[in-house]
Order: sequence, then C-alpha cells, then structure tokens
Amino acid sequence: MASSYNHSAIEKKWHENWKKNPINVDDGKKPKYYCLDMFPYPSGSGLHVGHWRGYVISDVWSRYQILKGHYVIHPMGWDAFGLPAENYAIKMGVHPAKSTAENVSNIKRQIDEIAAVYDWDMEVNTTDPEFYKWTQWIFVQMFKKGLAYEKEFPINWCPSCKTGLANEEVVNGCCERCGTTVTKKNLRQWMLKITAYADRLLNDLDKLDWPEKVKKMQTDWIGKSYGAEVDFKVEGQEEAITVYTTRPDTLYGATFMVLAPEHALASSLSIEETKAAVDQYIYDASMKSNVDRLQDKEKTGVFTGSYAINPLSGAKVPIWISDYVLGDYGTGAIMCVPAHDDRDFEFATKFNIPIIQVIAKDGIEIENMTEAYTEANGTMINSGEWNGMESSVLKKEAPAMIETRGLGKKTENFKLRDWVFSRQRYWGEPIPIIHCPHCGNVPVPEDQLPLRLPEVESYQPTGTGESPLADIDEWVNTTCPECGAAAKRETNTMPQWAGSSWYFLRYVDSHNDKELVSRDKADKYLPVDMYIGGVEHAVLHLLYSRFYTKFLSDIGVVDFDEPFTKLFNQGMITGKNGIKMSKSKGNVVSPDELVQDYGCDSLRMYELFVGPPELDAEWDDRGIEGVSRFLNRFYNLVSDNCAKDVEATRDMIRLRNKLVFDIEQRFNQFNLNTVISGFMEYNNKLIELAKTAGGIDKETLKTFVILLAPFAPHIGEELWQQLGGTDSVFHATWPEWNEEAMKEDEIEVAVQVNGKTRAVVKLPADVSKEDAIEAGKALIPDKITGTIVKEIYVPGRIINIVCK
RNA sequence: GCCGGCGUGGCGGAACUGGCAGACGCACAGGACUUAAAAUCCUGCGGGCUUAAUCGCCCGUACCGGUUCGAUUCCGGUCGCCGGCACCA
Repeated sequence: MASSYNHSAIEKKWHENWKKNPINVDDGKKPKYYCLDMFPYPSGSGLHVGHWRGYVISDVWSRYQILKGHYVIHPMGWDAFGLPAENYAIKMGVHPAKSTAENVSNIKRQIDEIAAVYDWDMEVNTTDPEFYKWTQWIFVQMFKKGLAYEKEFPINWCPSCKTGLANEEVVNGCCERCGTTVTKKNLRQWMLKITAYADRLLNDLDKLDWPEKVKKMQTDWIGKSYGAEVDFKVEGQEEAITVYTTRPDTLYGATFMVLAPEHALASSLSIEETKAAVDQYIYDASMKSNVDRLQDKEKTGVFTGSYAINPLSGAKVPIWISDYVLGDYGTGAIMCVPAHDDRDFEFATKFNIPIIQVIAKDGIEIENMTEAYTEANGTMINSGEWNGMESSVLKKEAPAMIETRGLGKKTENFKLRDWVFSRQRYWGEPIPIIHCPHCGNVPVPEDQLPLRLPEVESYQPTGTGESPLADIDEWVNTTCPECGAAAKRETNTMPQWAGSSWYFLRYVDSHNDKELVSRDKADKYLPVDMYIGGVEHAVLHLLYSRFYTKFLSDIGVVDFDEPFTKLFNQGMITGKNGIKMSKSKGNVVSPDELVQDYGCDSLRMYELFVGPPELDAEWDDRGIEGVSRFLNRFYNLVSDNCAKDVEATRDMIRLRNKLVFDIEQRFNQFNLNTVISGFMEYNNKLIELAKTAGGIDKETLKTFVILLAPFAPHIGEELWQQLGGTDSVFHATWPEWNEEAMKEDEIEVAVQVNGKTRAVVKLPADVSKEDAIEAGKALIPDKITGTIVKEIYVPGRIINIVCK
C-alpha cells in the first residue's frame, strides 16, 4: 500500500485551495445546470460507504458539467423535521432541536470528506423558521384554493409512532418508518387534495426522463381506470344505488350487488329479520385493521334482505354487504358478475348465488363454470340486444351506451387518495390554522408567518390522537385574526414530506425573506436538470414534489410544472451477501478509515468501479486496492513524463482521440463503472507505449488528466499543475475527439468457417471485401472443406466462409 | 395472484445497432527485486481432451427449443432469484 504519491498531502492542499478559490462560479454568461442530491435527514449514525455512492455520482456528474462549461447548481441541505429525527431524539433523551443540530454538524463534516463541490451558501434546513415560513405559506395558499381541507374519517394509524399516516406511508399494511402493523383510528385530519391533480400527475409522466420503473410505480399508484357508474334501483324504494364498474359489458351477468360495510346505506337496507346480523357485520368490519382485512382472503358477507333491479335485464338481484368491497374507492358499492370476476365468483359460489355467463370464449357456453372467465375476449351471450357482439368492443362502447340510455354515466376512477397531512407529533411544522367559533378555520395571516414551533416540556407523542402541542394552553389559546374572538390554534403538525416537497426551489434563493423564491431566480436556475437519489421515494417524495410544483406553477410562483427533468436512482451498497448495512447487523463500513488509508480520490473511484451505478452492489474493501494501484501508476506516468517534451506520435494521437471518444460515450450513458475501467485500460496502454516511445506527449497527458479530474479531482488538480497549468483543471476545456485521428492503419479480423473462428488476420484498414476474403481463405486452406456457399465480410469484425 | 427486472469464470463485472464471450479489476499461483517481508514489476488464470511443452480440437453466457452464415444479444417455453402492487370491482 506504499504510495508513490502522497494522497493526504495532495488532498489537503487542494481541498484548502478550492475553499479559497471556488471552481464553480456564476459569471452570468455560462448556461446553468442544476444537479441535485436527495437531501438527507440528519441521522445520528453518520455516513457509511453506501451514502457516499450517491453523493459521489452527483459530484462526478456536477464536475463533468462544470468542465462542459456550465455554472452548476449543486446544493446540499437537511430534511430535519419528521419522525426519523424525532424518534432518534426520543431514544437519546434529548430535545430534537439539539440532536438535529448536532447530527447536522457531524454529517456536514463527513460530507466534506467527499470533496464535493457543494455550494454551502445555498444550504437549507427544513427546521429553520425562515425555511418553514414558506412551507406554511404554501399550506395557506392551498387552503385558500380549497386544496387543504379538514375531514374526520378512519385513517391509518401507527400505534408505535402514535400518529396518523398517509396512504403512501403504509407498506404492506405496516408503518413505512418502523414496520409496526398499522391500525385504524377515527380522527379529524387535515387533507391535501392531491387527487385534484391525479390526471396531470399521470399524463405528465410522459415528458419526464425518469427510469421506467419509477414512472410505472407512480402510474400504478395513481391507478387510473375507465368504466361507468351504473344506477341500480332498490326494489320497493325510490332510492338507487350507484356502482362503479370497469366492465359494463358484463352488466347482464350481474346477479348480485355488494356494498362496503362503510357504505352510507349499508345499515338502512336491512329488514327486520336481517337487522341484527347486518349491524353486527358492519360493527365487526369497523373493528378490523387493514392488515386483517387484507389477510382474510376468505370471503365473508351478509345478506341485507333487500333487492336491487338489474337496469338492463330487470332481474331482481340480492344486495349483500361484504368487506371485500372498499368504502373509499369508486362508490363503495359494486355490481357482481360472478361469471367474469374472480372475487365475485368466489363469493357467489360460497353463498349459492346464480352465475350467468355473458361472454363466450370462442363462442362456447360452459355448462358448469369452475372459475371466472375474466378476459374481455369473446362473444356476448345472455345479453339481450348485446348478444353476438365482441366483448372487447362492447367494453369500450358500453359506458357511453349506458349514459345515453340514462342508466348511469361514463366515468373514470383513481386509486390515488387524498393526502392525510396532519401528524400528531411535535417535531414538524405547525399547521398555520386557527379554529374560530364564529369564522371557522382561518389561516394565520401571511405577515405573521412563520408560526414558530413552541418550546415544550414534553415532546413525546401522546397517543391520544392529539399532538403534544395541545397541552400548551398559552399557545393553543389565541384570537381569531378575522373577528378577534377567542379561538384555538390547530395543534397538529405537518408530515416529514412537507419541507422536502419544495426544498429544491429554495436553494437558488435561500436567503430571500420576501418570497419563497424570486421569479427572476426561479426562471434563471430552475427546474432541476438531474436528480440523484435512492428508489425508495418513488411514490412518496417524488409524487408529493410533483404535486407541489404543479400547484406552485398554478399560482404563478414558478413557470414550470415538473420539478425534476431527469432522475437517476443509484443502487444500494450492501454488506456481504446483499445484507443491508445497519448498525444492528454490525456490517457498516465507514468511509473514514478508507479515506485515511487510500485517500478520497481512491474511495470516490472505487464507489463507482464497484458496479453499474443503478444496481445494488456488495461492498468488498479489498477492491479498493485496484483503483488505488491504478491512480499510483497514472500519477507516476504523468509525473515522470510531464517535463520530457516528447513529440506526439501517430499512436499517441490515435490513443488520445480514442480515449476521449470512449470516455465521453460511457460518461453520457452514465456507465460510470466502465468509464473507470476505460481509464485503466488506456493507462495500461500508455505505460506500454511510453516504454517503446521514450515517453508520452504532453497533449495526451493533459487530455487524460482533464477526463479523470471529475472522478479524482485532487490528483487532477495536482497533475494539471505539474503539467504547467496555472488555473484550476476544472477551468480547462473538455477535450474533443476527431474521427479521422482515431482510425487504425491495420485492422484485425476474425476468420470463421461456418461461424467458428479459425484464425485472426491483420489487414490494411481500407481493404476491399474481396481482398479481405482472399486473405482470410489463404490463412486456413485446410479448414475449408466441401463447396463454399457464401462468403461474408463485416469490415473490421469478421470474415465468415460458409461451406457445405 | 398480477406487473416489472435479472440469471455470464472462484468473485465484482465487460461485450456499441446480432459479429473473436470473459475487457477492467479483485482473489489465487509462479517468477524478479529484497537478508527477509511489504510495496513494486513480470507471467499465468472458464472447463475438458491431446501434448514433454507448444500447436490443435471440443464444450461453455440458468435450462429446452426456434430464427440466422453467425445468438450472451432476437423469438417461444421451463426453472431460479430480486423488486413493485396486492380484494381498486
């Protein structure tokens, strides 16, 4: 591990130099490039080599953009409100403000070791009142537009975190944060009407340069479906029950109807004989948690005693109640077509309800169906005037037909629900609303923002459904800004996602005390060109941010409606056997010792060399030796040759051009691991060449140093200086390649017989097809047997002689 | 259950629109330098057959099949792993 270059001395030298002479300065002329990291929450355990990876990727990319002539916006900040920070504080027994501040300073020190070009003047912290003033301001604007509203209903509740959760925060029925099974709790909540943006959130995915995987996850989450609402009259009543269906083509096959237990009419449809059972069923369902409801796949249900009339067939269909129908999707009631829906089939079989087949696959009517036929593919049967139609055609036309006949209407639905936005926790932005007995909900006047989070004796969550703020009488009791009457403050706080939904806008104008961001700066520096972070936020932060940006665009704060033009998800670094690094598993690798032993440049390069940046990678300390050796050899090559003044040979020029070409290609395709293997390859070639040619010309060395600089900035600067550079290497011009100069005089071509390689032949680069084939054949006369059927020549690749 | 993604040496991984599979690196083995070790440098490194050693031949990119002069790459099927969604009517 002995180094021929002293990494600690060199790295210290340039690290200090960059602080005095920043390399990335806005001169007002350069085009901007905004390269953003997902900002971290200041955890107590500090950074491990996995955290480094994302930051190294974004820094390498940023430095590349600087060299390409951009002014690069590359900021960093802290997502410091919310459950992770607060839970950590509670565990350590300190006030979250204190632990947050300590953790920020610790992580900031660790991030500094990466030597990234962050502009710390832009730094934001979501817990800073000057920042959350604007988080609250956005809420007030949403309230004014009717997008923030109060509602009481059974929400997802984490009994461990003692707070309500958004849908997006419940993963497989468990709390996204702590893994505890989520229960239900009836609570008054602040909601954000994200559903008002459902269509735009879905459609605008098309214009984003994002990984398909993330787009798909958001598409599925938004979950748009097309169908019809159909009215079913209840027998003996004027009232109709509206159902939502995506398969109106199967309407003739609807032999029963099911309401969710939460449906408004569920109880009232019971008759004397069924009342007790119905009410019991509704009560039992209300006590079930989401998880229970998901796990009990076995269908249960109760007959109300009432019947509805199938609007097309006129048939009398029983109305049931079952918890497999969700109260908050569609209309909370469904028509059931057991012949063509798995769930309805199961239910009908269990409760002996008739099954009527209406789609005949290949025209065949089945005597006794043993499973539902769910495809919309076949001929309509038992369907009155629809008989003989093709089901796939009818499926598309039926909604309009139903609407024309006055039986319902064509409509669409989304899985996306409104965002449960209040948390019964201390460590978050107070919701700036005052409840006045006369005026109702009144927002805190904008000139009184920020509404500061008060100091509190006990910040532990109460678990009662009230936030700890509710205990502070002098804070809760206030006067109405409108009428002056005694009023009470809202005591819930905002979720962790509130600040992160818009923080990227603030960086470019972080000291502005008049506006969230000046329109001038927004126009100049936004939106984000490249966003780098983990995939875990696909339907959380990334969806919320898009919603916020669209809203802010609508009210004229910014003039774009998508925040992140390009998204890159880096893979996770894991310990041995793909096990996630964590303190409890004891497999955390700290970057600190590696930086000490090998230097920052080596670790930066190894973070990328470890594998394709978008894939997970197992960490193996030993691998860093490889890049470290490479950097040593490279340093020696340049150092030994920089004073020699060697004349450039044709080989050197060719190699230089091919180097630029290869690196640029791979860089632009984000194949950062192969950029590095490319460096190694060309370094090996140059070392060989230097042996025979007595050195390497300066132009080639300079070119290589510039290309390497984004990856190993310290060595880059040092060698640039040794090569006579007086300014930073990052102010050099990114080299270009020349196609002519890359051309070889001789090419190597594989000679194949029937697709099997038998020899390799060296040919002049401009050889004709005929000459190439002749030369190939001449090399292997004994391998060619029988008659030649075909001769193939792919220039520079292969000669294939096909014989029989 | 549904929808994605992926299966290449001992290991991490290369291979542009089908064109010499295994680049680059790790590990390992042998050699040089050294009193010795580390570092450094050189050589070898998918499997099998053959050979004194070369040369040479065969097999090989999860498995089976197809298209093609030629398939890690395209198509169909099977198996395995990973991720997302999960009673959304």
